[in-house]
Amino acid sequence: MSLDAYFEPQTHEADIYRRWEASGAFQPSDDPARPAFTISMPPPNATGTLHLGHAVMLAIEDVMARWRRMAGDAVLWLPGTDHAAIATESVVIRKLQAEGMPDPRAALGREKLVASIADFVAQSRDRIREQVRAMGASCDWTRERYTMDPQLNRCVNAVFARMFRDGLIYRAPRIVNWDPYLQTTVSDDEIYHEERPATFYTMKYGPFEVGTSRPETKLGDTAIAVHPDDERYRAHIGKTYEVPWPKGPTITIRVVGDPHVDPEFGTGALGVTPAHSHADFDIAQRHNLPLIQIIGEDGRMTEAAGPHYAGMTVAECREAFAAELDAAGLLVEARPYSQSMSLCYRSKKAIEPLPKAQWFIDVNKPAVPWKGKTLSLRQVLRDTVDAGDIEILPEHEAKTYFHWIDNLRDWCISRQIWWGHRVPVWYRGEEDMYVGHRPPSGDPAADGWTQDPDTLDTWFSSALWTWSTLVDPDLAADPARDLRQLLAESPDFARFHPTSVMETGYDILFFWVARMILATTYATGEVPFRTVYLHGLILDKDGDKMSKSKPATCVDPLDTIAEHGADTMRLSLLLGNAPGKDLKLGKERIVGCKRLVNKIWNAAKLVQRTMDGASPADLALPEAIEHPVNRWMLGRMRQLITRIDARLAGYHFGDAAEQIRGDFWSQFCDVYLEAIKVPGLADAAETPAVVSRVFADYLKLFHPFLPFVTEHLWSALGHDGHLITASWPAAEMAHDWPAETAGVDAAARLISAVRALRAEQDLAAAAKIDLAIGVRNRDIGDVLRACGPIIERLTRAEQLVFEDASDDAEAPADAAVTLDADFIAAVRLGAADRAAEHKRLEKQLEAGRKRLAGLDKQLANENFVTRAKPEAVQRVRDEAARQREELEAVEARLATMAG
RNA sequence: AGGCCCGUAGCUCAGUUGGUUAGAGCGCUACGUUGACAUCGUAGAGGUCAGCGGUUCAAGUCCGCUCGGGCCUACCA
Repeated sequence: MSLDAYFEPQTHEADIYRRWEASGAFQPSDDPARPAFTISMPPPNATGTLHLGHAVMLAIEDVMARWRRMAGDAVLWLPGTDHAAIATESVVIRKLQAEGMPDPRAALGREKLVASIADFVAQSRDRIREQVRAMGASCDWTRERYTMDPQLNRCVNAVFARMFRDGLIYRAPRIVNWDPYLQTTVSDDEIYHEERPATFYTMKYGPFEVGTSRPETKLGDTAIAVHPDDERYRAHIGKTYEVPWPKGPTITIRVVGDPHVDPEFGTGALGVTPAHSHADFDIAQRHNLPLIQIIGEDGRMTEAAGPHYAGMTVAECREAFAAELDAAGLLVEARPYSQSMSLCYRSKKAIEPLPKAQWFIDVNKPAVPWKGKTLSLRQVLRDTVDAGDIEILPEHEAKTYFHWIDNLRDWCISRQIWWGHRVPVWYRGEEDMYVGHRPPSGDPAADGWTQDPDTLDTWFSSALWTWSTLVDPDLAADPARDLRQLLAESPDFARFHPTSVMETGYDILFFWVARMILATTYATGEVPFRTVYLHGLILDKDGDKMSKSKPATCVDPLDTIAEHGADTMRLSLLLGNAPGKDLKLGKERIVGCKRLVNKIWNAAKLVQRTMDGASPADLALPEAIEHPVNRWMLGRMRQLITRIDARLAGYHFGDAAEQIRGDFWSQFCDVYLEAIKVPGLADAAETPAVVSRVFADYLKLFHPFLPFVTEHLWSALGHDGHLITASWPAAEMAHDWPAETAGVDAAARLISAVRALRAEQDLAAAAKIDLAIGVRNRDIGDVLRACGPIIERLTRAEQLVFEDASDDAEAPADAAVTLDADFIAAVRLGAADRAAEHKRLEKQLEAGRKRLAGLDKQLANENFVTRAKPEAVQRVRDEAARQREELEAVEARLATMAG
């Protein structure tokens, strides 16, 4: 197959992807001898579109999947989508509202609204699937999962029921983060904080003065808390006071001593509002204080706040109450204050802490069997990373993880929305409660059971993702099997769990990664994954988060794929990418990556010409390689493969890509492909085989990064099968020729030096030169001589002679000379600019002296010589000797020119 | 308030356990090519490794402080 002028991704990529998929290459090998390598794809939101976060995730995971697959593992990369409870429900509700349905929940009712959301999801899932394909992701679509699949629901319910039985799930009134706008609770992690200007009030409060930024909550106070050691208040502790509020209720407060109160802050006395503050609720728990709810779920004051204030919004009440306090002479001070507000991620509206009965996971109860002990969930979370069962990359994220664990509170898992896994708890009458997949006696409706109306936090089901996706759907359909049996009998679970690597953004370390560890250790007794690889955010070239509102700097992965191809898109996300590191992506970067694709393509054309119609199968590498340049090339490839294997194994993907690119460009293209055009190498019988082999190895090395163009070239050059399932190149230990490696390197240096000389002497390219080479390093003499024709051609030398090193000083006075540790190259210039040559040598002399002085100084330092490692000292000695020799040569040369 | 990360060439970043003359890509300058190259090649300029101090024979690398930038967490009422 002959190659077009350039690679057109648009015409090839979709077809190549279809071929891969049809070949079954995405499915793991069923050869039991192969080790399993598993990645659970973090499921994108089913209603979303592919953004750069997904793109970088897919690129990195695909590199791992393709590399391990070629290296011989049974690779399972399991794709899927997430139902994204709150996000999806609010998207659909807004859509319905835009279509003229002001209150879809009321208008449709639960069943119809849920059906309508399900429809919407089903439609948009296809879109995200196509986008994942467009990235070239080599995931196993036959095992695609969705967080709302029946067998996943089965797992959700089973885990819930077991945790309930173990006392790890409980229902209790707690202060929840209530979003009055979305009318639901949200978890601690779904909140963000924002500094807002506010007022800090100090008010008279019975016998005390108390400071607060939320005076309206004082209507619901039940205590004053002070530090137990605070002399000012010690006498009051334990006493009870009645405090009448202007136009409000008279509250009864008890004075409690609590060490959590900071005596330095404000007046040192804290009004305790148990119903509307997490902190105050904790104080109330410790001191057994009553709780009065004065703010309702609608975000308005309740009757408990008194008839005057009831019905006001919180903001209205704050203003009104402050005014009344002022009028009554109770307001001591009101000063400007910066308040940290809690806002909901989804609605961007203020969170109102209030008491509500919710389902919680107890993170402190010791009920989890782990390594022969019974630990709390919190302890297990810590142990997995502490003991090294799970490795987090970058390492410093482990600190963040521990910090999070230390501050972890019980996890509120119930939500008052309709879209999601419904809490698997059933009630009948006042007394009967059943927790499990479904009530014991068949049809719940007929038997008078009602299911809990709440749904579960999305992250509860995502927390099971690594293993619930491996549970066999048919087995899960059988209600007789319990969770243990399901796991024991599901072949994929046995084969592919724990997964190998969890690759995701560091921004969801807590949301998701930690929850997977929590739920999976509990449910399966295994860690969910061995390694966590956290990638960074993608920023625009100014370092800001990309947003559609800044189209000039925004890179849309779909546009980029359409315009430049998936290979280019992937590489631009991978180069310079390291774990945890944010990546600035500008359009320039993309252009640079596209050039590599083009370069590979063009190199292939030359390779194809060199192969001259033979197939790679015809061009088996001979046992003995003769030509030094071929030996050099194979030796270089051996070194490269070793380096790349180490980089990949260490998760340095960007670095690996960079190294392959560098060697490919500067050694394979610039040196080797130039050299094979020259007689001697060009007509060597072994050369086509070496070219074919080395280029094939490069295609393999590039494949995880640039799957499409490499796969296309693989078949265009006549290789059998698909590159995706070809075997990863092995470093051939036999391909080790030190003299050839050093010799050809020297030749390349020599060529470069002569070219520099030409440039300095301002010689036209056409200018004829005579080149005399003195070999100083006898070990590489033969190799250098063998490279003669190549040197001649690439330096455009008219005549080339080799001389012995002893002839160093014999170069004629009108020649320009380059001095190297291994060789001396003299270019006869004719009417050259001797002044320029003189100046150049002077410069070289000066630099050399400076360098030598530094080395000598180091060697004169007794401390260095005695204390440094002997190898280090020897290195410096060798270098000094070489430097001295070179200096002498330069000096001699200058003398010759003068004479 | 606490924690974490970052500061290396004009730009984006590499720099593995401290050890020769700190690298790459892009950009820039000059020259050359268009017979693998919507080009490519060659050569070149460009860095007080944020600053100060310390440990060490030796610091971009380890430690402390300062300045600058970013992120996360939080029950300062």
